[in-house]
Amino acid sequence: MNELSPAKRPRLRFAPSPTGYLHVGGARTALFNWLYAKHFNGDFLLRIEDTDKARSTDESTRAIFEGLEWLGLDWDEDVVYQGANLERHRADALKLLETSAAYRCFCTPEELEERRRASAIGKEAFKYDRRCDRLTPAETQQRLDRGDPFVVRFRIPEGETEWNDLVHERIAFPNKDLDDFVILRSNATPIYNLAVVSDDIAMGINLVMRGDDHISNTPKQILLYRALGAELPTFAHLPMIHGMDGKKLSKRHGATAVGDYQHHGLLPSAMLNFLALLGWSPGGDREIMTVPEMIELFSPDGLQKKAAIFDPKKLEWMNGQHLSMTPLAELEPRVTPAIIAAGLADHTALDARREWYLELLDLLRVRARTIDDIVRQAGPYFLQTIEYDPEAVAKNWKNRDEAIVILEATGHALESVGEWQTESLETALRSLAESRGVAAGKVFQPLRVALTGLTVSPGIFEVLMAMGRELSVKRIADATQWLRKDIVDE
RNA sequence: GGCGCUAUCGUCUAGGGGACUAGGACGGGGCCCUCUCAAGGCCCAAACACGGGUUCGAAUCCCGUUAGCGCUACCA
Repeated sequence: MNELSPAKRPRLRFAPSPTGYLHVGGARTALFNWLYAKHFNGDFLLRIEDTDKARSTDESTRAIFEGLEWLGLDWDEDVVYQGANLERHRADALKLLETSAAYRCFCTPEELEERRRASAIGKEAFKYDRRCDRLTPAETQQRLDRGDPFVVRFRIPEGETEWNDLVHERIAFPNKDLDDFVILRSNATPIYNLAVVSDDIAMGINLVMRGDDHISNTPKQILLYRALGAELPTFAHLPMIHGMDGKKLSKRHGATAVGDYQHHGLLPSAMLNFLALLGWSPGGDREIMTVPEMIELFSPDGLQKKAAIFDPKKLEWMNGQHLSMTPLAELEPRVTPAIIAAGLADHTALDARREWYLELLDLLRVRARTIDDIVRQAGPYFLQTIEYDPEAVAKNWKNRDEAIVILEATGHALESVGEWQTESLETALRSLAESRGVAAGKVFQPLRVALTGLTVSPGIFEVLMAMGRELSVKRIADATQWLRKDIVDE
């Protein structure tokens, strides 16, 4: 009955309030709105709901922009600031007063609080008793003349309010369970439900997609649309995102701000892919998707009703997948700032040997789950001197004399290698191991420590190739020297 | 308390009356590959919340119970 007709171009919006950072739940809501708009060739708008002046900050607004930009969720048209539409909200409230869909209420917050407490004791749901709606015109005028402050309340009509939700299908509320809610504060500023409806009408929004914590606001908003004589949008209520304990996702579950993931070396495409699967499935076994694929596959049919739990382990795995599948040319600009920030190199140095750098990234990304992992692994290929991980020393240089002997032999073998190529390096090192009658690992592992300082690295020949002859030979010399010095010191 | 929403492995999910011995993925365990670690491949453990219906037949449709979650402001 209120499905979007295919002929109509969908217009959706993401409407966060700037009272904190962009939360992963908000990002997921934004993503679904964006995917729907992209898939069905519609518009995706952004509205900042800053009517609560006490809690809204510019810093939060900036964080929302940054988060959305990082994720690549670009919006159409200019950002709408709800606070700029105060006059229209007020006018709409007045209009409802004139058509007597709403009425003035002179009850003070203190009186209301008192009555609420009384009903709490009696274990009854508190509902405004409409006493001000029963004021005679003369009484109302008298209090107005006296300058008594008042709020504007919407009068809930008789009956039932229902809608056909895009994800839940039919949802209905008996109107008797709805309270005559305030739409205009005593300082003449609008309350959420009024502002939202007024703005959504003005912006021509025809699909309202938001978290299902808004389900109970929906009947009130529908009543407002009707009283304002506006056409109803379609509503879609998305499931919530919870932490591993099943409770609403919050700070104590770890990182909940999109910015945290950005700074910990996540790829936006992985974040989007992961978030998309929280509450939506393309059907079948499909999981890993690029952004264009998500747009292509997105359909409201795959929307889930059940709350999803945010599992950081799966996000990490997914990031690893995206790290491996993202084209190098796209990956490089996301990794380079981190490399530079870590002090490993600068732009000029990287540009000077871009081919080498890209190959190195390609080598390291296989065993990385985050950009930070890549940076951590990259050190030995940039630094002049390295530190030796005590664990690596204990494990692979256990016997110092043997380590020195094997490293020196390795050094000689490498120096006499003709072409510095994988094949010749492999031949040289394997025959060295053979001539000494030891397993190849007995040569490779001590060498790995000498080159990287670690027990773990890409394949030894790849490391040798990435470091080049000069640095490799220097590393071996440094290592033997370090081992000797260590002995002398004792 | 009232109202609403939800219910498939620990987690994300596939499934939409017979194709179900319930599939995939993360995580866990094991094996293979192997110069280490990843990646990759193979294998294992692991779920239809419960009770009633409807039907020849229910994970799937209906009702109830239970549990979880959300809302219940002159917050958004």
